[in-house]
Amino acid sequence: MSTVEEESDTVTVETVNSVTLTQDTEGNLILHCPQNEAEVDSEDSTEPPHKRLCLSEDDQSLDDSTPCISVVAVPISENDQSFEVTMTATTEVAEDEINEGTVTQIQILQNEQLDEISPVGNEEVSAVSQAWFTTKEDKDSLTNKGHKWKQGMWSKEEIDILMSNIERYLKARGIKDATEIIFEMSKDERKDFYRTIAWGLNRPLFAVYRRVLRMYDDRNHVGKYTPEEIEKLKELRVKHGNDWATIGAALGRSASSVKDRCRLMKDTCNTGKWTEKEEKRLAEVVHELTSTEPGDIVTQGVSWAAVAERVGTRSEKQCRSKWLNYLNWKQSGGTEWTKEDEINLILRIAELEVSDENDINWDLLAEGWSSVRSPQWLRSKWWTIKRQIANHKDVSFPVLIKGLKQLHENQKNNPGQQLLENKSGSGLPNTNPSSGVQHVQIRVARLEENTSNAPSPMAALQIPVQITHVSSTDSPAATVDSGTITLNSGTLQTFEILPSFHLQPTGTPGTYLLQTSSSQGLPVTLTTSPTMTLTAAAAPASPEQIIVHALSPEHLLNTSDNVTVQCHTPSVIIRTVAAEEISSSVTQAELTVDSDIQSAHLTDPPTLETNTFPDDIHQSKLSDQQSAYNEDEASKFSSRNSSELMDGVMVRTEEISDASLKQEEDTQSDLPSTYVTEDLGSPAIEEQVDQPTIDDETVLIVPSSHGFIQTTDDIDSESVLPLTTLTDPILQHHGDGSHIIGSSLGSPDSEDSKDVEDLVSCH
DNA sequence: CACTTTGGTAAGGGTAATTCTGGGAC
DNA sequence: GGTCCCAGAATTACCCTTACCAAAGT
Repeated sequence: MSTVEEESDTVTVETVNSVTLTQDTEGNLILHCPQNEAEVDSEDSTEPPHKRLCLSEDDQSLDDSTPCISVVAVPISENDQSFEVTMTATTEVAEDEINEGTVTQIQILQNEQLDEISPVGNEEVSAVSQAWFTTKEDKDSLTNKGHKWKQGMWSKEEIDILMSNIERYLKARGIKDATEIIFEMSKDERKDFYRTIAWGLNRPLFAVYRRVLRMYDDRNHVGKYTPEEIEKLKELRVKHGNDWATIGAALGRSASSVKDRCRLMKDTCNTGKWTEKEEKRLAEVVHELTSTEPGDIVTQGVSWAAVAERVGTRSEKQCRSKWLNYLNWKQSGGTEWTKEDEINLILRIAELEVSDENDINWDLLAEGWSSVRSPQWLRSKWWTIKRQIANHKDVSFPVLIKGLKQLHENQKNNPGQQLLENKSGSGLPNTNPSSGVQHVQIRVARLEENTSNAPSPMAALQIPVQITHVSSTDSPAATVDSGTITLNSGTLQTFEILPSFHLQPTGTPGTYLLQTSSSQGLPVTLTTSPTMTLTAAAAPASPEQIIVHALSPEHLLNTSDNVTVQCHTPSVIIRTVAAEEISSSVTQAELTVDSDIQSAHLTDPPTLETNTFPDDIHQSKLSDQQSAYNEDEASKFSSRNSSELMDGVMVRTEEISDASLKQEEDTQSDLPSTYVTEDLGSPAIEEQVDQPTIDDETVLIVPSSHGFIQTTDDIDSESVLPLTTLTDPILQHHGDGSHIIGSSLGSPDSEDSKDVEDLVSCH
């Protein structure tokens, strides 16, 4: 458990302008809070101007709460940039900690929002994911205790976590292939495997188990059944009955697959259009079995197997589909679905203000809507609407909603326009849901592996890789430069440092989605290379997503190229930085880690052996001068863009390669100049241009692929938990026939698009 | 020996995506 | 009359929860 100062888990420290995080040799995080505005000394200073806040995960006395520090920064006065910082800290140690990592998360937030920032690690989570509950009683018991867990389809984030856990489990035990554990080991041998890999997932253990089985079973996802297979399946069914495992083995399919296929096959099944007689029969059976009358709306509680049995000529799936998508609606006197209904649906969903599509209550939404055939039908309708957005899979739900609203607005104005296009980002609200509140959030993930297996104990600090300044409404903007964010008191803004970002190819060649684990980002488009500039977003303009269009995608593969991102949404600057730079990226909440960095993975770059940026470089960015400069720099971008773009926004992303980092070891003072993009006509960063600061500045700072900071020299990059870029083996192993887990960590040799994705991944 | 925990199977409701089909426009 | 396009219907591979069971552990 963490200790904040003394016993208290909440402490208010003096007014500070910045805090520095370091990590000691024990792996503890130390928060240094300067007492005053005085320039922060470099680390070897004899002055002790720092408050120390040590996080120690080895204190087990306080159970398994999340190692989470909440730092509340309160502006002292309007003109005073200093902050009162209050930190609360808790620590979560995963149950069954053996060889498992802990995650330390630090949040720094404006106190107005404190109650909205809950610890990322949820104590309840482990209770759920560690329980193999199979009975209703178990479930009720957990529910009564206030536990909640996720159901439904697994999100990408969940799969990433799962795979990361598996990866680490394998690594800790020196096992190469998860299938060895899943399919070959005895219960005893794989003891605790599922519990261990379920860590961090808010799912019942059984759900994890099932998911893992499916993912790694290469007899799953085989694809469409051939007529020959169908024939053979029929024979095997006669021979083995419902012994799906045996039938599956004989067919080279999973038991689940053959079971499902058999459900679709009934000798008496008709296909194609339903006859009136069949429809009549279906209606009769449904009403009979549900004790309802014709005209009643029946969408749930129907045993379709029983219905199909009685209908006789159709399978349960056919019956269900026919009833829910047509017959019930027709019988109950439903009206036709119109374009207005479609817009209405989007608006109503938007009104729900849910952050996740899974949170939509379709029953409620469908209630009393005469043109809605059933909640299930409405959901499928939503699905078709969603696909009007080309990259709907890549955008967050709120962004999708915004995009659809905009799309329909556009269509209203320009009938015939089908695809959403937002070049200017003008449709992007300048505020986020938390607008009106200054909110600074910093999350640091620390992963520790203990280890009997590893040659040396490892205490890795995974440095935050992204800062998002989401909104700033009517107050002075945060002033920003490439290396420093200055929080002006009174501003309304959100910063979030996230563990990783990831450029993911979209369906459109050369188009990437810049993803973070919390779906934050901004729409940008890559337009030039080798210094790549992202200039526009052909995507729902929103702070939540970044779309990267790489005109020269190959440059994304070349880590020696700097990446500059220009974003045409309100006041956005994005850059990738080396891990060390992050420590100089925040003025009010500065992170400094005394450690070496090492390339995380992927491109097999040379490893950096030493800290490339001395602390004085960091600290110099904390000066008021620098802050002023930051404002200027931000203004430059903005003003430049405003000449070309509606919103006057620029985002720059810089990816610092190993090569450039190496170089910068020797020429650190040159670093800022690498942020400048020629084609933007921006002066070098050192040049100060006196221009007004714009509002609504958003800053994303993301690391290069060397974004891990560690506290020991020999940390293995792969032992750091990657949060967003591992690849679902479902999508992987059928391509290459292997069971490679997280092959994104693999060889850079491959040339397929998957590897393109991997190569541009940054953690 | 009773009870609990753990690991597993089968049934069936459901989703997401593709394929098919019919009608309208040209 | 032919062809193309598109929306809706139908289909289906795959996913998920639940119920239930059995072996192992306590």
